[in-house]
Amino acid sequence: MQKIPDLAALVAETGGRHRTATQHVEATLRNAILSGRLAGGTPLRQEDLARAFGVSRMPVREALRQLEAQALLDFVPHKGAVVTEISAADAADTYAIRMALEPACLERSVPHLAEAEFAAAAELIEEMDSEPDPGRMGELNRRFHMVLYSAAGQPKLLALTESTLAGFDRYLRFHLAAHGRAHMSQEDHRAMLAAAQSRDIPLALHVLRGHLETAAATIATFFAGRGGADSGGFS
Amino acid sequence: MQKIPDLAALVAETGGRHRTATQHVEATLRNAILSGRLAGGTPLRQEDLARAFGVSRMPVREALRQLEAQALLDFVPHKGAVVTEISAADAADTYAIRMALEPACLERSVPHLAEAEFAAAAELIEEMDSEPDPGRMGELNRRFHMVLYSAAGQPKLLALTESTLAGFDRYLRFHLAAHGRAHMSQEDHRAMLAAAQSRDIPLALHVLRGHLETAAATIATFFAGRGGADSGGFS
DNA sequence: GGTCGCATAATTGGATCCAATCTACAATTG
DNA sequence: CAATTGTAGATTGGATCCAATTATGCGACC
Repeated sequence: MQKIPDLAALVAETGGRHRTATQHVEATLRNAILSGRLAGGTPLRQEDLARAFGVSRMPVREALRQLEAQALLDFVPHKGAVVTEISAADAADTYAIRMALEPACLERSVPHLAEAEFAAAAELIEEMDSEPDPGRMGELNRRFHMVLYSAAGQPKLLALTESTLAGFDRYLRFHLAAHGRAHMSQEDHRAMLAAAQSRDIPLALHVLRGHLETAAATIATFFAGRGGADSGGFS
Repeated sequence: MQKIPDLAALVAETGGRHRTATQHVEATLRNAILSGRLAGGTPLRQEDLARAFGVSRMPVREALRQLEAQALLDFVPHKGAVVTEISAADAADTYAIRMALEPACLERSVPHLAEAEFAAAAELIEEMDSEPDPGRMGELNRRFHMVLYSAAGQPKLLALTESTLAGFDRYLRFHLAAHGRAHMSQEDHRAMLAAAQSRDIPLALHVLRGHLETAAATIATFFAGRGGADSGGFS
């Protein structure tokens, strides 16, 4: 039951321009939740958000609904929308989904990947090497994975995978905290890229599965050590 | 550019009572789309829907947004929301997702299934044997699969699987039309249940994969024969 | 006859207002 | 002193109203 932190700061931050107010609110809140600035359990009252964003309650309502559909919020009647709690069980859940979806993406994508994708992936690896901000790290990691999957040619599968990956950003913070943020399984990333370039599908899948399993184990032990209680404790 | 068919009939049909008007509108429209009564490409104008449901445009708006998040609608600015088209490619896409998610569910669930679930699954098979209405068939099929997965103990994975299965109802009509609705892979269902009961995970997975592949192939050939054009042509 | 431009109509996003419902606290009574 | 009930506050769902943007149809001009 903690207060909403620095709401004004949140509002100001959104860089990209959005066509509608609803999109602006939704994007800002999603970033705040995924990046951990809005901790699990935080109640969001429509009235406060509306004032903070300088809009009416209506776009706020629609944005909250969208976020609820993305499982980032729970609507509690007459108590406000609360940010979904994260837990070790939840992390395992998300990983099970990734483990199911991503090999399917990679398998279908590898045969059709072209030079453009390989170049983009290599560049993303380099960016990750020299990115200090853990917030952007999640985005880079997501883009790297999605580039490798992008040639699968199945839009729904890719969309689902991308949204799952986006949700994973909430756990990535723990991963980084445990590993030291500097190198985040970059060896795995390089190995995946190399396997994809040589069209070695079984190897690529093997590396990917190992990559995911390692991350899952890291986060699990991290949660076990901390206890899930203060899940959102550090911003 | 066809007219919305029998909007009044749609509105009246919703049996269950819903707490809010938004939920009512959303449930009714989702049923209509999934069952094929609202064909792909049909434009839905907020004003018309609001009048038909006897509510303001606002709950309609929120319901449409929810359905958009479920990929059942596309928002076209100043043209209204149009029902997503279905196609052979889309069917393949949905099947790829099922093929990725459902074995993962089944694998995790089988060891923990109890008598209650086996009994429920067996009963659902019998119900499907004697169900004449293809509309309810989709629901029964969905419930059968979900019962077998229900002991997986991973709520997000299950939720994702269930929503994918729900979306699959749109294609199920074609499957039924091609096979003759009377028996819809009931042999597969019985075999899956038997394998689950004997805790034979590899066998259960094998049957499930075959089940999904068969259905995918059936729908693909059916689409190929018809051409995807009149996708929503028969209600 | 064809094409460009303007005016009108339609549609949506957003704001404000209203009603209904639930929570929480406090006063009162057994 | 505890339990219960009543009242006030807070919060949300819904309706109506307004503004902005765009599609469309008609007419004028080349």
